[in-house]
Amino acid sequence: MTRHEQNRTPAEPAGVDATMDDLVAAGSDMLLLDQQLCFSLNAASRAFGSIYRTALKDLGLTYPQYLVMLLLWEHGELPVKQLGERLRLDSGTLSPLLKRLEATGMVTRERSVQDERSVIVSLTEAGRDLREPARAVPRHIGAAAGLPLSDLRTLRELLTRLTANLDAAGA
Amino acid sequence: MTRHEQNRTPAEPAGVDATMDDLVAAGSDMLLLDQQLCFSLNAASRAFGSIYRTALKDLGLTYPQYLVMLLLWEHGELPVKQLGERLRLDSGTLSPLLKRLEATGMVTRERSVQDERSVIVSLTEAGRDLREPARAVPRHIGAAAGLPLSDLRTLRELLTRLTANLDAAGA
DNA sequence: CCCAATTCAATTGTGCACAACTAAATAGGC
DNA sequence: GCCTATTTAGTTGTGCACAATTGAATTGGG
Repeated sequence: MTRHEQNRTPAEPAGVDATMDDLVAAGSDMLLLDQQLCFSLNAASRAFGSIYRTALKDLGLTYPQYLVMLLLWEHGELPVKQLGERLRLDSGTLSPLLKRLEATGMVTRERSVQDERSVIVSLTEAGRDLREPARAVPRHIGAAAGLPLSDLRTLRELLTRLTANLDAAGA
Repeated sequence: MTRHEQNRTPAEPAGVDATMDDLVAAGSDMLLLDQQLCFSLNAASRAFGSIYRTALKDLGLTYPQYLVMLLLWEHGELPVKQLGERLRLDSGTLSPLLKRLEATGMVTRERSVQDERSVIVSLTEAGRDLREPARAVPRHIGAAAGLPLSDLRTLRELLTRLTANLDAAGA
């Protein structure tokens, strides 16, 4: 019962006042819920990755590589920094990943002329050509998810808020 | 960004009847939502892992190791098979992980007498002793999540359903 | 202008996730 | 009982995640 102050979290969401819930949260309910949540979040993320992996196999992309390609298909080219911010990944992960994407001929990397610290990642012709066949992928995933659009929207919303709060608290 | 939507606000609140949505789902909305969902699910899972990692640092556990310990604290001992089913992990991941937990003196592994194929993972005294200090961890995470209990429950429910559907579709 | 602080990418080392495979034990059909 | 199919862990190889560190380029204060 050592929690009185923690409901003033950095990003208290608007909407329902949570005082009643937070009282209960002091009990064992919270422990169990948190435990179930880390199981389910972990498992769901990896299940999502699995289904993408099979769908992406023919394209020769891994799931994280696909996420990079999604951003490049949208923006054409992006500095590593931008990719990292949007994907919540650091250069320790992105550098070797981009190296592999470069090795398979999907992207090029070159130092920015304006700022020699920055590296600009651009699509190659082959990378651009992959966009069309890749359009079939999300359709396949949407079907496999088996949830109504409203639930998927709720999920996206809650996950986004959760990430923002956790990162704010961790920073 | 090819924004050509006419009447659709990006973040429509849940609860609306989804039939209309499902019709639109055949269009580009679904592609975008799916894309946002794989970003947010991926990022949230890793943000969750990050916050746990810092909280677990003093206990000398990694996040996946902690998930194993949660199950062992509840059940005392479990065969590798059971751990794998509950965590959605195969022996390729669990074997080295359990080896490390054994090396740090948290668990023991021994072949079952009834079925020599099976390996039973049990808590050591040191492993059991870790349970008390570990109770502080979820409290810390609950605070950092910054979402009301009702939202966390919704999240758990949707993620569990999503995983079940995806695994069923992928099997 | 100068230099300390910051930014950005890359590298190193550890651990996890997963596919593909191996090896041993068990179960089940005949 | 025998033999094949299945079950269960473990091993190997690849790729991702992340902390810690390095090195180069830039920024900003004096």
